[in-house]
Amino acid sequence: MAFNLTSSPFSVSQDSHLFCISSLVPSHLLHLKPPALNFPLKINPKPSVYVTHISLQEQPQTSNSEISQNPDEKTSSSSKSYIWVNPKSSRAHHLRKDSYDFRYASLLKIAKSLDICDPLEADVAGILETLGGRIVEQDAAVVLNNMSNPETAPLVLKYFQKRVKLSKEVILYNVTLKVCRKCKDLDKAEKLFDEMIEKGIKPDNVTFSTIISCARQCSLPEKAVEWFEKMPSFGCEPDDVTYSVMIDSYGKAGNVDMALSLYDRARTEKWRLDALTFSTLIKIYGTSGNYDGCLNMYEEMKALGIRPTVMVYNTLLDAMGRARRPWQAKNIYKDMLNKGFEPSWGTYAALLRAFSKARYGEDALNVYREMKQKGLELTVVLYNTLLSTFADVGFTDEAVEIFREMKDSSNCTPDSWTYSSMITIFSCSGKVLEAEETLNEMLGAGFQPNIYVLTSLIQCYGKANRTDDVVRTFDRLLELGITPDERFCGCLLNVMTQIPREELGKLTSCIEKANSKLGHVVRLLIESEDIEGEIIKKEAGQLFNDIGVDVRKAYCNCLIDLCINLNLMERACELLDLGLTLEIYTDVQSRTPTQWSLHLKSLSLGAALTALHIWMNDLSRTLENGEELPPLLGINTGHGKHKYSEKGLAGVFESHLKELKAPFHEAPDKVGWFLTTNEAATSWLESRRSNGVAAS
DNA sequence: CTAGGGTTAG
Repeated sequence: MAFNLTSSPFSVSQDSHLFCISSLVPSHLLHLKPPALNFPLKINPKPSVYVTHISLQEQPQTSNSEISQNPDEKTSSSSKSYIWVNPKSSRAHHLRKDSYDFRYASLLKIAKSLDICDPLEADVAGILETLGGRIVEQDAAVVLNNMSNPETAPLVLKYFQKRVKLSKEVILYNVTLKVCRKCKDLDKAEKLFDEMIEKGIKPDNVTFSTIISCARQCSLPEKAVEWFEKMPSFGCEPDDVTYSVMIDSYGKAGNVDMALSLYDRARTEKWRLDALTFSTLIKIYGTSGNYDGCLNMYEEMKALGIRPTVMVYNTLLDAMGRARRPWQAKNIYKDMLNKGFEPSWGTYAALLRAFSKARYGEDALNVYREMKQKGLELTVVLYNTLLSTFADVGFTDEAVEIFREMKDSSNCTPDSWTYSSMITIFSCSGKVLEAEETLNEMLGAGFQPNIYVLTSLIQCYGKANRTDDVVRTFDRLLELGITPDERFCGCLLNVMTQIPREELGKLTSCIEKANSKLGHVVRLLIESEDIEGEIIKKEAGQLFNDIGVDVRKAYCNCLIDLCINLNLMERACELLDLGLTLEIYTDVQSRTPTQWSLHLKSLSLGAALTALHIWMNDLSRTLENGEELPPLLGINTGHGKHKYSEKGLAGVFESHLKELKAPFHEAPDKVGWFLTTNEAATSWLESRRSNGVAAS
């Protein structure tokens, strides 16, 4: 069967078993390495030069060899000799692909020139002349399909309509509509549609799904709906793709209910929805916060016998990240690998985000290492995600290493987020010099310090007991015209709990400037020793009501610490009591018939000591009332491994309990728990009472 | 890439 020259030279028939390449082809074309293209190039007038020599004939003898000389042709003149290529071989695949690529590259070049030429018929025609006289309909579609200029594309369409015999004109309209979509130009798309109708060309599902997705990308979901509803009046019934686009449109518009009801409709109409639609549905559930809905969709998809794609997995992983369910992300990832899927860049990005959000530092680091090993480049956002997690979990050395690798990478430069994370990391780990160096580097790169950076620096200097530098940094904030926020004030307050008494005044005035209400409460605590407890409670209560829920506990902890440092236990008790009343602290004490417990997990040291003091008083009162203690008493300090300090609450508490001669002992099997029995506790509390050292 | 669906985030 000889190749038909009049048909498209590229439609290499799929059912043929062999290609045959005529030796007439110049040797450089035998390998079908396309010659260097010097645009403009006429690609159609002599297509035989590079393609039509691939002829297709049965050649059974050579079935087991990839390339061989055809014995029948060997003896004839060189002009008739052929090289036979098994079409199933990789060689044949390359030949076919190369010829295709060559044609495609030429048409691409034409599309690019049409994109940048003036929207004038003559200019457009000038470029299209290079296609030659006989233009194949498919070539016209390819050119338009690769254009992205909505001004010239209609002119190109017009040219083809005039010059090419079109059997399926709707296709050319559809690809031109795609150009409008690329440019998010719904008006032009609608105009084009009107023109189609005027010319009597019947739109099809492709026409509608393109316009609908155009409306979606223009963030005009109501327009998308309008077009969707218009379909039946043009004799089109929505199909699987239309449903998919509409589901996504509703999802993007935040109309989750409509998206899901459309999914139901598609199912009852028995459309076979594919993995991409499910990926869309999972995304909709994910962005609306219904994470179990995501998993259900995944199960439903599998139940329908639809094989997931990498994208489905990526969407699921992303949803599990948002849901802060890193363990589920891990399971899905394992599942994906077991099924033989190759993770993509998006897979790793989703995992990295999921682990970072959940502060799974080690796992995030492993993802990073795997990406590097596979040569996948991280973006600035991903680097920053990783570094901010490392700041949270205290991976100082790892952060330093990755910061360096980021600076070495070709496609990334640190931004203010990056510097901010690094300065935070150095500040929290007490590396004052490194923090200052990084600040200078940041300034050198042209970034102003922001409130995050200055907050970190204040912590840094506070920890190093450099009160004057704290004040200097505070002044810098004001000079930069930045308004101190609640977190910043919280840090100033926290510094006050760490510095000697005689330096407190320096920071009190800073705090007063930053937040007068807080300043007022602080001054009351430090300076008015014999003020009424009720007044403190009233003022502090007002303060707590004024500030955000997220900083309340931090403020309360600091104020109590300040009292403890100043030996004002009674005042500390009043503040703790206030904190309990306002539910800043919850479940500090718990009682079951067998065990009474004190939970100190999110309390600062001062607050914890205060809570212990109150608890001991409560226990003593129980005994005074002639009641029994339960068999077991326990104090839970939490595991005590604070990210940036070796000695957490557990360690400090252990020595404190020893000082008090309290009979509590660290539970060997329960980390962070100190336990004692009824008997031991009772005799200890009674000896304290008789010694007169019990509660004041 | 081959006339229709989504894609990269703090």
